[in-house]
Amino acid sequence: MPSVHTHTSLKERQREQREQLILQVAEEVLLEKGYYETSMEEIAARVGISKGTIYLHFRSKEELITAILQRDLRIVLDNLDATIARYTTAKSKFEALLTYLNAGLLCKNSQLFSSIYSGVDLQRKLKEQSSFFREVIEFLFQRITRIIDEGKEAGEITKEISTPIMARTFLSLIAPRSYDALLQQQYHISMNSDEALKQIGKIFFDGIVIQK
Amino acid sequence: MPSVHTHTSLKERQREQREQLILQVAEEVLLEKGYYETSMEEIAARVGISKGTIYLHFRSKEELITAILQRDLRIVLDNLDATIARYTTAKSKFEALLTYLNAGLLCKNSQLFSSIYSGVDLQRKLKEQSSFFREVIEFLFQRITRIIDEGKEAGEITKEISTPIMARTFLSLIAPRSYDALLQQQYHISMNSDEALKQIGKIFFDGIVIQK
Amino acid sequence: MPSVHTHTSLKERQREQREQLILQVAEEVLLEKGYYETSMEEIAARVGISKGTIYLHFRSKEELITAILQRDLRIVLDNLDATIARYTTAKSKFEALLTYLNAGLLCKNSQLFSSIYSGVDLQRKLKEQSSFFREVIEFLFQRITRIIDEGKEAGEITKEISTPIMARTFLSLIAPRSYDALLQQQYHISMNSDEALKQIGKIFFDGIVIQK
Amino acid sequence: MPSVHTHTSLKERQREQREQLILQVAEEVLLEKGYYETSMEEIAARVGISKGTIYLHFRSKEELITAILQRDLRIVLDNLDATIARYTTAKSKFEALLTYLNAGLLCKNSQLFSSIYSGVDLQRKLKEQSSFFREVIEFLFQRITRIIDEGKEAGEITKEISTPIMARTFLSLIAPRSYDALLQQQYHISMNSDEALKQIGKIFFDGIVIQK
DNA sequence: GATGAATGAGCGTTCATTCAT
DNA sequence: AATGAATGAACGCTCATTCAT
Repeated sequence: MPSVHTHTSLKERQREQREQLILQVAEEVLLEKGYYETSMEEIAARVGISKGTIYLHFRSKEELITAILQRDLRIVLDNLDATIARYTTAKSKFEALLTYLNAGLLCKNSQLFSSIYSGVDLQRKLKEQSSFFREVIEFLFQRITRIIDEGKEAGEITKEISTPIMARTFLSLIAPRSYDALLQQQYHISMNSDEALKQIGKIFFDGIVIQK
Repeated sequence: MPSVHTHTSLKERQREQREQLILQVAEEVLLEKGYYETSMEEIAARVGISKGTIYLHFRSKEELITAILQRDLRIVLDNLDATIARYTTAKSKFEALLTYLNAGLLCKNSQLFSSIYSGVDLQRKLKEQSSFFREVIEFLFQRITRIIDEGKEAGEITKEISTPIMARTFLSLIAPRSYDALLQQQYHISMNSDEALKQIGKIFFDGIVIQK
Repeated sequence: MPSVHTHTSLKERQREQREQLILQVAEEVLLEKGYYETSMEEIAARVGISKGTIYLHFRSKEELITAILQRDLRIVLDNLDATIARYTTAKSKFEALLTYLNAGLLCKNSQLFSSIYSGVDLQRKLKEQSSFFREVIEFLFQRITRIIDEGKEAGEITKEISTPIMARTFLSLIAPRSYDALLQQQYHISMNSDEALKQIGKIFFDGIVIQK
Repeated sequence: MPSVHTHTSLKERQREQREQLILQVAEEVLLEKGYYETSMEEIAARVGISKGTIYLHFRSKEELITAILQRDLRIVLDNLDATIARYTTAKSKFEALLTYLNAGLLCKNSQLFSSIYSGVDLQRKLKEQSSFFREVIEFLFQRITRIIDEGKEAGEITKEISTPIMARTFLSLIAPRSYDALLQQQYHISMNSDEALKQIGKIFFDGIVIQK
């Protein structure tokens, strides 16, 4: 009975489609307004459905938001290792990461992340409710740490600076910064442009000082 | 009638004192809980006054929070130029800035800043309601830009990287990042320790790659 | 066209069967959770059908619940007269009633009854929406009253106490009481045990005082 | 400073008065509509205040309702022992109790009680959330049990019937029964009338059967 | 001036009921 | 006939803000 099968999967597909639509719209609103200023009402209105319908897909506001982050981050993390593996030197790995994470969803997601959990006691929230985010950051830290340590062993990276500090500084380069918007406005520099990323990478690798 | 004048100024002084106390306490709560989790009730309770009294000093929750930032940022900015002026080379100016801004209130304030405005439509908020924050960042950018340009002219800083990108990257090093807490927990590295700042500075100046 | 007739009546029979299944399951849930804590969703899920299907049988939640009571009470009342008729003396009639109503569905139904309509304006509900329940109680009162009056005429029952009071007191003995659960827990006395009913009957007939 | 004291206690008194008003109105609504049909909105509207104001006095709907019961039951229980102590024989004690509990608030409260907790899984509710009600019933059972046992020892009460059954039956006589309203309507018998209570007591003591 | 009781709009969430498939 | 996705009104509850005292 292919028709039955088709029928079932059609409904399933429609349901999945709607869920993705909700996720997408919710993500938009979230990025615009932040967690607290985003209301289920508005998400529903923008999707063009009623409030109750959202609850057919997500049990609570928090679960909806968590789903958004999980969806996006999973994609990023899934491809992270493959991206790293394509390169051999620490420098090229970092360059790839810089491009990948900026172009990719980490950018958007860390925006979301800070959008959601900023301000509330991070310590508490991160531990109790979303060990998930902790794990994501730990995952990233681990990969970066490994690249650095391998680079140090290969004589590629200086041992004068501690690995955690390097890792943290690298992450700084990608983490969302509220003044990037300002920068873009004044100097027309998009953080996702190749040239900008190349220059930022250069600072990370070679510094800004002219070597004499 | 000097007595009247005295009386008035005494009242004025008391009023000012109370205002400062409210600002200080509100700042504490804000840092602990973030904007949305902070209630006027709790601020009042911690100060030891009633909710209504806060409204004798600040017209709204938003205005109170804005006042906190303004107060702190003003102090930072007031001393910024003096701090810069004490040094001659671009490198030493940057080192001083790194220490100053981290030790200083920018750290706390940008924490506050992101605590408060993250997630809400930054574009809107920044423009409409608090052009002040825009101005602060522009002020910072201007100072940093000047240092860089002077360093470039002096042959101290490479011209290979555009000034805005450098400035942005420098600001990245100080901006608050949610994973710093994680870092501190795992590696016991405080971002305000001298050693950490020194190393971060070294990355900014010399990069991480071993020069051959 | 007998086939059509058969077909129709088969469908009819299936429909009837499903209706009875819904009633039975709904009764279970109702007894467990009470009217307000029972959702149509749960009833449907337990029956193994969809919510919508219930509405093909009952116009509303209230109608469903009313149907449950009507079904059960009808059974009780249908056999009531037969039960009474089997005995000759007032005492034996009452004894039979006590057993019958406790073992029978009145017990369950009055549980249901109070489960459903407790708290909501009884006056209103009883009159407007379910004169049915009123009729049931009147029916019971009538039968009990008749037994009492016959007993009085036969010199079996004292005339010192008014018939309505006696009837009411008799009904008290069977009506559901929330503390029976407590009693059962502490003294392991089930209200449906023969011994308990016998003793309760004895109180009703002979009182608790030792006659001198 | 008597004025200050007066001022404080005035506010306190007003607060207390308002709280009592809320309790009283809530009790009325509760008796009319039951727990689930009673909304905070309606209580507020009837008191003539806003919803939020109720929450200045009671943390939740449940707490409000609990407070109603506690208030009333406390009064009943406080005077229960004194009432019992005034009499010497078991019979007179029971007669007093019958009058006291019917005239008193137990009547209303057990109405409320069943109004509130009927239908929801009593076992669960009673244990988890309101051990208080359990205690009240246990308290009552204890007192009644004592009276019965003393009566049995004094040769006043028959030993043929177990004490718990007697106690339960006695409580039945006072517990709220939905058909009392009906009774009153048809026969103009109020359960609180002296004559009715006297007759009910007589049934309990002497039974309905004519002793030969 | 200082208070804190009062407000009321708004939130997240539930669920009986409907209706296109 | 049967479904279950969708609805939307209603709920309990919060909190920035106001205002009579």
